[in-house]
Amino acid sequence: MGRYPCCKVDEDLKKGPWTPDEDEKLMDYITKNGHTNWQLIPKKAGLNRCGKSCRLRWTNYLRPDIKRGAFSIEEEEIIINLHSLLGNKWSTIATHLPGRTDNEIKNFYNTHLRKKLLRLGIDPRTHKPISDLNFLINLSHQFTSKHNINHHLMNNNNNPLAYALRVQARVTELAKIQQLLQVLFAPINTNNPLSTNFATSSSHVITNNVATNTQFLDSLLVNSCGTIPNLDNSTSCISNSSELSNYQSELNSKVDNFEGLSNSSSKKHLDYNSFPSLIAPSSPDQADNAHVINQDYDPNTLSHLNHEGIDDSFWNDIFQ
DNA sequence: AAGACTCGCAACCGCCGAGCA
DNA sequence: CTGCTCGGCGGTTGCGAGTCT
Repeated sequence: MGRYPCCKVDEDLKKGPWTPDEDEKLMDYITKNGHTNWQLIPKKAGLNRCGKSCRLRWTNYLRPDIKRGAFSIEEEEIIINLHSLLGNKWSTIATHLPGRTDNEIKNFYNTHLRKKLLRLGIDPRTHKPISDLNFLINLSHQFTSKHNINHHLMNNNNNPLAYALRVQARVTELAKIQQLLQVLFAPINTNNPLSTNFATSSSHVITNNVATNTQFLDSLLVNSCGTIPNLDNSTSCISNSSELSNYQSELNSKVDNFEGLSNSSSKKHLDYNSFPSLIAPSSPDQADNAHVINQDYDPNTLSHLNHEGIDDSFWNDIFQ
């Protein structure tokens, strides 16, 4: 069974936007006669359109029960929740939103909700936290873009550019630390391909690795404290692994403030507790040349941290 | 002021499955 | 069972409006 055109190509049927006159003809006909056979409707209604075009015009625009206007917060939440469960089943999602068409929901999701989820660090396809640091780097770009420095920020900081640069520095700093975390904790992440070599390790070896890695991480953070700029004019500095979560929360808070989503109940935060495959740009400029670390883990050496595309300066920034 | 660029959305395209002869 | 038709669906396109430079 192949594909059959809904309309004969030699009929020279009209395409493109509908005129008010066409709308009125279609509306009148369907109101009086209903729609049982879309192929017959255009001829009977006096329209030089294909039946499919008439059906779409009716279902997406002329139908009397269509709800107009912006989507409410509740509708947004329903769409996001259903999309996370159903995927791109727009027609099914539309059945839960009376008055909204699948086309309208699809357009709304692709143009608004998709961007909103991305800004929150959520993959709009999987509804899971974005698994690499491109998001963070892009986020830092957005923060430094004058178009995205909103009034809220302007009102709370006399120098938005300086603030944006501080955030960018922090994001880059976090990117480095998170890459380290991935390498260090690879053995205990069973979903991580890096852990393949450890799949057969005994539990005490893994435990020891965790302990060693945690200690190493803490010492690393302590050592790096003096090299990380005092970004917020405070005396605080990440000095141990437990403070990292606070740091992440702070970053999340800044994201929320930028987005002005303080009263959105669908607010979601980045999940920094998973350590998926990461890219390793030391600066936003390197983001395009991102490389995934995929080497065997060796707890006794940092040589595995070396990787094509990552020069010494990347690690020197941390270890100096 | 005007051309370039971006964004949102209506409409179209192409594929698929159900139903029917 | 096969082939045809139709309706439905998701992906894509193109245009107009708004914004930027």
